[in-house]
Amino acid sequence: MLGQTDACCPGLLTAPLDEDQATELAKVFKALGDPVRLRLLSMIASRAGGEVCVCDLTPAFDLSQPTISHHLKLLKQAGLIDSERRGTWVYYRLLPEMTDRLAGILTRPAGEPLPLAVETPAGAAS
Amino acid sequence: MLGQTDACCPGLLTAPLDEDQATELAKVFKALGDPVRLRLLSMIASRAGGEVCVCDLTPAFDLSQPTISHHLKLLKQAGLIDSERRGTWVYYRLLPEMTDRLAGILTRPAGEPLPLAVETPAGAAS
DNA sequence: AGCTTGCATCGATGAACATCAATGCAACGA
DNA sequence: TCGTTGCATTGATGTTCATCGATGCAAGCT
Repeated sequence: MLGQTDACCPGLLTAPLDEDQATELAKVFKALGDPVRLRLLSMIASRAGGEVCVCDLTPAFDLSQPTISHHLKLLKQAGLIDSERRGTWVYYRLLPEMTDRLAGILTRPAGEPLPLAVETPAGAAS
Repeated sequence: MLGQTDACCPGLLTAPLDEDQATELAKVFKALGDPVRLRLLSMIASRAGGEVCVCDLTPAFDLSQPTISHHLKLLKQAGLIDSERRGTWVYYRLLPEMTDRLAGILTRPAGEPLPLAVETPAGAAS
């Protein structure tokens, strides 16, 4: 999902995003747009060893287990995490490629030259 | 909004986010979780001069002018952009502090040491 | 086999969101 | 003063989302 679009990296702040790129990116940001999912992601990402059992995540919230499972599914669909079953437990881990990519997209390319503004908005060229 | 929380910068991937931080951050990511708003933001950010008139943004979408105005309002409330009225027109510009902060939050602190995983999930210590 | 535990999926419900048409309002020109 | 243009706000409507209880299912234990 959202796998390496060829024009993925110049990033958001330098060139106007086309519709397809915006749609794909929005899915990922939407997945991050919930406090429960952000906390889940940070708990997974900051875990020593890189993996967390769901049984360690659930008790940190005042939410039912199906709800946590639902949020984890959305994070997984966004390409932010992956899961693996080992015996009785399911372990989640961060997919750092996606966070790296987002960070790159939100990073400004050093110092903007800030060229002079053109004071001629649409339709003002009377 | 969301102004410099003292513990803002260690960022998401190193330590578990507390509830308040997650709630504040989620508002910003939620604002980015829509393709129209992402395109609006990139059009504003990539503009030479750093400012765009609304009259230049609206025709790029198949949406009514009030809808564009609504999305711009959400981006502004998230602290991502700011606006200024000059004469007849309203100009929007990027607030790079917020995107910088998001980029920092999503950036991993160099190379994770990846310490050995502890194979003992909750309740498994029989 | 039968029971228990850990987790995912399904179906329903209430809240939040995106969108539009109508309206309001400021700034400029005739 | 009146009409026009550029943009924001309001109210209404259809859609999406978060959450839960119930259920399903795999793995391990007795």
